[in-house]
Amino acid sequence: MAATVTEVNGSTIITGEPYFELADTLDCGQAFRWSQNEDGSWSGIAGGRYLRLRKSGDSLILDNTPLSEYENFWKTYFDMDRDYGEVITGISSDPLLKRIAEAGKGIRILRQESWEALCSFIISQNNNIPRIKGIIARLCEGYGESCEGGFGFPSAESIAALSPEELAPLRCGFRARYIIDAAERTASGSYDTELLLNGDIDSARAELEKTLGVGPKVADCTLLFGYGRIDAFPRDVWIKRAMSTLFDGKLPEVALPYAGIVQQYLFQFARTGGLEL
DNA sequence: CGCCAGGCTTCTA
DNA sequence: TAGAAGCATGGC
Repeated sequence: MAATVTEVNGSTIITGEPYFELADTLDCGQAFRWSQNEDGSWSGIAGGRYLRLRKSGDSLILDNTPLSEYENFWKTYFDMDRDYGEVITGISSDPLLKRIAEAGKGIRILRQESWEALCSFIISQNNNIPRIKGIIARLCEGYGESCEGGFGFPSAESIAALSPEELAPLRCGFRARYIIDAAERTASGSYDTELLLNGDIDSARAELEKTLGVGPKVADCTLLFGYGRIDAFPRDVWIKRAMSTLFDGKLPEVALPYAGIVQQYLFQFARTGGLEL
């Protein structure tokens, strides 16, 4: 039962993809630039492109998005080449994982622009999701390029040129100098991209940890959401709670090939009260 | 007022 | 080298 993708009246329509719920995917703390509209549709900006999309029956409709635009960008962004059914089958030999995956099966891992992911998760540290969104919104409005529907995420170059004082309007607190250090490293091409994409996960994490304000958690989020590394397993406060409560601190063996995806299922499960039952 | 938020840096022993 | 304090800001 493969999903079909067609273009109708200038919009791309995805039909028969059971593993893609908009709320689960766009509002689960992996990306911070999506919001739901009054009519139930979602809109956001990624890669400098504005998109509005909605669910209609068994279909997902990407408004005003020709198939070429879908193929060129959104297909990768929404990780459409991955079979999430296969992932869930793979981890379901563990009964507890099976339950957690069932609860989060609408989640897909968004393949975000790496600089945006790095910057966003630097901002996320010791912070809460509503405020993270606010800071990122001010960052885009203040320094991003105007586009349909709002502003793109600002380039690393444009942020690297600023001082911490100039970032004061963001009200991001102590994170300002971290953002600038990350922007400078990104703009100057100092990260070993090949290592981040294909190196072993520990080396890749260490490469990002050279950045001021980047530790294991932010590095793993950047690898997972910005470099497509599903072998990264970010451990935040929620995951630590979930891991100790549910798995005695150790992820079941079957989850390891999909650690990053399982992490997102777990995050959702924990955050929506799964640990309290 | 206190505590916490998708943590990390810096100081201290 | 481990552990605690400090860190900006805002919501509750």
